[in-house]
Amino acid sequence: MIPGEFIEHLKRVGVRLTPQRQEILQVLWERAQAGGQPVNAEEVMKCVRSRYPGISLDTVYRTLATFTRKGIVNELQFKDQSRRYELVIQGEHHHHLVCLGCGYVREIAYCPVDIIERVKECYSDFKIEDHSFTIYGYCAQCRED
Amino acid sequence: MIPGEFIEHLKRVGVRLTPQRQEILQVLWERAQAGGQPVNAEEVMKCVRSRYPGISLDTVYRTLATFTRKGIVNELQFKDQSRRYELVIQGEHHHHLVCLGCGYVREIAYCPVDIIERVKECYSDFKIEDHSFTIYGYCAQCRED
DNA sequence: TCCTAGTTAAGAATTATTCCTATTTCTTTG
DNA sequence: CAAAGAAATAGGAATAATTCTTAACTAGGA
Ligand SMILES: [Mn+2]
Ligand SMILES: [Mn+2]
Ligand SMILES: [Zn+2]
Ligand SMILES: [Zn+2]
Repeated sequence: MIPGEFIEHLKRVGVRLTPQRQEILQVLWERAQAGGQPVNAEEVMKCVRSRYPGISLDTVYRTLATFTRKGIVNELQFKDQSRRYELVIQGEHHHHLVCLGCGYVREIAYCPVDIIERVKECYSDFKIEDHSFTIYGYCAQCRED
Repeated sequence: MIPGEFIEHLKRVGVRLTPQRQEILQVLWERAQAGGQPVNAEEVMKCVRSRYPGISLDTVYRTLATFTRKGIVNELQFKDQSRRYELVIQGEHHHHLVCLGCGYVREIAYCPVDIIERVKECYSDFKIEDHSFTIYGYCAQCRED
């Protein structure tokens, strides 16, 4: 079950709670439980449709964008021009190690905060809002030494 | 003029030197000289066409991909799903500060190498190849305090 | 000069994402 | 509880960036 926390978060930030959005949230939550591999819009739609057959892909995209704007999900850009999403767990912040072979994503807790601080000082004409840090490599299965 | 260095690099890595490729290299070089704003494929094509009218957009994409694979250019992914390219200057390594308003890109010399080292140790089952680090914010013009 | 693998142009195709619009549904207010 | 307005949705069309297909061409080595 989705923790009430998320539903409350939605209300708090003034986002209407429609059944479509609940189902999408449910899918993201289940994914987070099942190991944290981020999902793309297509996959979200497929999962949601098993319970809510009529949902449109556009709604999935729109909802994921809304959730991203509201800080409920994290939108990740991949090198193949695709986007995948993951639920933001309150109080957590992490980055990723992405396999260039199979696309497998592993979380890393390290974050270059110190550098971000330094940049804030050196480039004070920029108002810093966000950052991304991704390491690419080959996982055990994909590496060919 | 493009330094011979690049032409030699191409030969060294076994990439045929066609006139199209020379022109693309020239454009990238001029851009690098003119402040380092990365360019997208469309822009490269427009610039090249002024001297080499027949070039196809596909060739530009193909060449940029080849150059990227060979370490001659750097391919940057943006949040709007677009890609932009910059010439790799021998012995330099840098990251970017990107304005979420206008897309303006500023280079930052700081790199989270220490973290990458730590990740190499902790996640030794991954063979690390590459990394990206980008900070997002609003530039002086775009910030609305 | 000849040969051939690698490269190109042109346009079609693909893929992910967004837009359009009529309809529906939350949520608030009376 | 009913009505009204704002926001969200479905469905399909549209867009934009990129990639594919194929036949013709060419760089660079023998
Ligand atoms: Mn994650
Ligand atoms: Mn740069
Ligand atoms: Zn971070
Ligand atoms: Zn770096």
